[in-house]
Amino acid sequence: MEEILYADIIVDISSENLDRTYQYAVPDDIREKVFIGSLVLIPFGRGNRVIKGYVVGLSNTLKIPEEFLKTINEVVEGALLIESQLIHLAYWIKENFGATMNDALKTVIPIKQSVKQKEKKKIRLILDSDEATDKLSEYQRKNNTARVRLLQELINENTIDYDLVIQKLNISRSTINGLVEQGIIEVLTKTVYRNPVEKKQIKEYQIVLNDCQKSIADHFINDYFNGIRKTYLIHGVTGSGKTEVYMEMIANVIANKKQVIMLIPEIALTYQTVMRFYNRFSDRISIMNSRLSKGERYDQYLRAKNGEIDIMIGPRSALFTPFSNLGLIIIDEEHEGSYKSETTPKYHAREVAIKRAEMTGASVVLGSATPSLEAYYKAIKGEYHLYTLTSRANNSLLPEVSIVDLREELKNRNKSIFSTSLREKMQDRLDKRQQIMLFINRRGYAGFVSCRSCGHVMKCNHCDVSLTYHTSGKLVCHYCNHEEVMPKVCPVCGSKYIATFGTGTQKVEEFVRKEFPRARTLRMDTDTTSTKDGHEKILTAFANHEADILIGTQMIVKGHDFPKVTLVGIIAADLSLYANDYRASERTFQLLTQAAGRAGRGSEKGEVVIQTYNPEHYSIIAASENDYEGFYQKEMLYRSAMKYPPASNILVILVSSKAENKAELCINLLSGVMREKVNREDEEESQYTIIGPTNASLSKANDIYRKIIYLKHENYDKLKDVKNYLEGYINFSEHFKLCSVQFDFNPMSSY
DNA sequence: AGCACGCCGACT
DNA sequence: GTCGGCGTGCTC
Repeated sequence: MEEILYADIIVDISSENLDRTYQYAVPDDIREKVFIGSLVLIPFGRGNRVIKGYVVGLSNTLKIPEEFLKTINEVVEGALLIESQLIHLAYWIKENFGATMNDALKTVIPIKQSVKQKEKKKIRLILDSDEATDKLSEYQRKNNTARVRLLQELINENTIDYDLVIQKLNISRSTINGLVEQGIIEVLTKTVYRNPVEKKQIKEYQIVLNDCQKSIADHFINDYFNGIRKTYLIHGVTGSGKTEVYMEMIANVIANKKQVIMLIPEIALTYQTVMRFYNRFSDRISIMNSRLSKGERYDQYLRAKNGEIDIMIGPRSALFTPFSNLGLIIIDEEHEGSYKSETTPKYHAREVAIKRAEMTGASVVLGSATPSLEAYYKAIKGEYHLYTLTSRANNSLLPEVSIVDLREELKNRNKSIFSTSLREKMQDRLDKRQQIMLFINRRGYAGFVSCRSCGHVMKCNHCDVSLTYHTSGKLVCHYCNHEEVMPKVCPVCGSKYIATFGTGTQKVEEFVRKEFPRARTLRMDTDTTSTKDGHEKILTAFANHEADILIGTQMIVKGHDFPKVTLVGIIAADLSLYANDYRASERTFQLLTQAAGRAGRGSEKGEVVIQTYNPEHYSIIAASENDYEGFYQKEMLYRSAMKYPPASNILVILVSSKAENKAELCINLLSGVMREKVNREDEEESQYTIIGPTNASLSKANDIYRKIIYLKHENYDKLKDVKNYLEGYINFSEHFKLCSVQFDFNPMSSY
């Protein structure tokens, strides 16, 4: 009980790097007031000058020789600083998703590097030229070499970059400080913000909500002003106008002097979306995206902190915008996989948003046409409040969907990738000068090369994945960019019947050219969008009807409005069903529903043709009937039976190492330790399911071997305990120096 | 960012 | 000797 408590402290967040913490003793009289995230005053350095620090960890063990240890002076209380909140959030992320405190802090707070870029420090000469030359000769006489170097440069050019002086002129800070004290030079720090939203003419336009939209907005606003804070899920069919509802909510929240964060999937951040918000909320809004430089991102961080903006729109990382008076977090297209971080800590933005909202007294609104099972499950249980929008906003009708069985087409000797029915409909739209979208569901499998004689599949030597064929005639690995020439004969059996499998966008385009030579096509895939604004350009061109047919992968599915599109063709709907993870059906349903939702958004009714080899699969049938509820029921049966989320929870433990035997050893150690712990507690009624240890399905990537264990349990906290236990063991054991261990809860993709 | 330490050349 | 200029490294 009466143990001495030690605190790990980082010094003055944004100017000092986060890589180092310092351990201090916590005096007994303030123990109750010291938490992770607390702002404290500490003696620092030889002179023991008092500086600010933040507590990022607490422990009972001393990590340094006792004679170095100093004691915290005091806790600064009451100051509900945004940094404290974010550090606290980082701690929560570390605990719930598995990471070091360092990694967690880095995801939550932007790093020092960017500070330097933004604060352009300069050095300026104060003296006039006569005085300066006097001083120069004085220094020359005294042989003050560094001062001479600096002063000579300053006489040529009155002001010089601070960094330039340090690096190029090789002058140390102590020299500069000396000259500042003598009143010869001064150091200027200038803060220049860059605003990524270009000022464009602002069009005033009135938005009128329909009854459905209005009742949702009113209900939310009423809750909000009555002090009710919770999580809401808007389940609105494609085209039901969720964005207008969000805007109405935002307007009311910011009118109440609170701030708003709106998350969107990176890919959906189009010019049109941004302008809609910008038109309504003017320059109180800021946008984050991956195109911004580190400096620009840091600027946004500061603008938010200084209260210059009220609304931040951006991808997952925008969640950590340092608003001190946050009122609402919106997550649009909540089901999107990009809300789950792919790097450690592998957090899910939905869960972190709900935690942050809880900490700061904000509400969360999730929106989707195809909610994730997780979200819908919680909505049904009553954890979230559920809103539904069942009709489209502008009175346009949901499209008519037909399913074509590709096996029948083959029987009828149709060797084209277009079924008879799809081809007829395409011709009809081209005659009517309406637009068509062709969607290829190529997740995972497209373009691999195999031998039809022996079945050998061409794989990457460094990664355990199949190579993809490109029109350049090369085989490319998507993991490590390894390239090799396409072989003429099978390297295993020598057969010349070696060829690509699956359908890519390029192939579809070839077919369109052949069968509809007069149609103008646009193709959207990683090849055509690699240039800077490639993505945007293609969409704009299509919106301006510069093409009749847009061919693309999942990219074309994300929330774009093309009123002239009256036909959507899905070339092979079932490809994504065969992915080897438990979310394959869900993802297929989402893709099909979203793709179908592109049709008929204008005055003309839309039509959708789904081509598939698997017409009886419930994902495909439910998507064709726009039956979310039906899909949900069927899918939940599967998830419950298999103990998959949201019916249960999964913890993935991934060990990776360059040396296979090292990885093997480590995974076996973890497995042993874990089984021992789990068996010890299993005497109650708690049931764990352990799968592994085994090779990951991607068993090697970039010459790094990957081994894996899955652990399932209904109770998330039980898995968290196991993770914490293993983290402790890893820190304690010597064996984990040469391999890395990662944790992932309820993964979004397969390993 | 500040402070001290150690090295070096110049002056008494 | 010793003083001031200068660069470097550390801060629990």
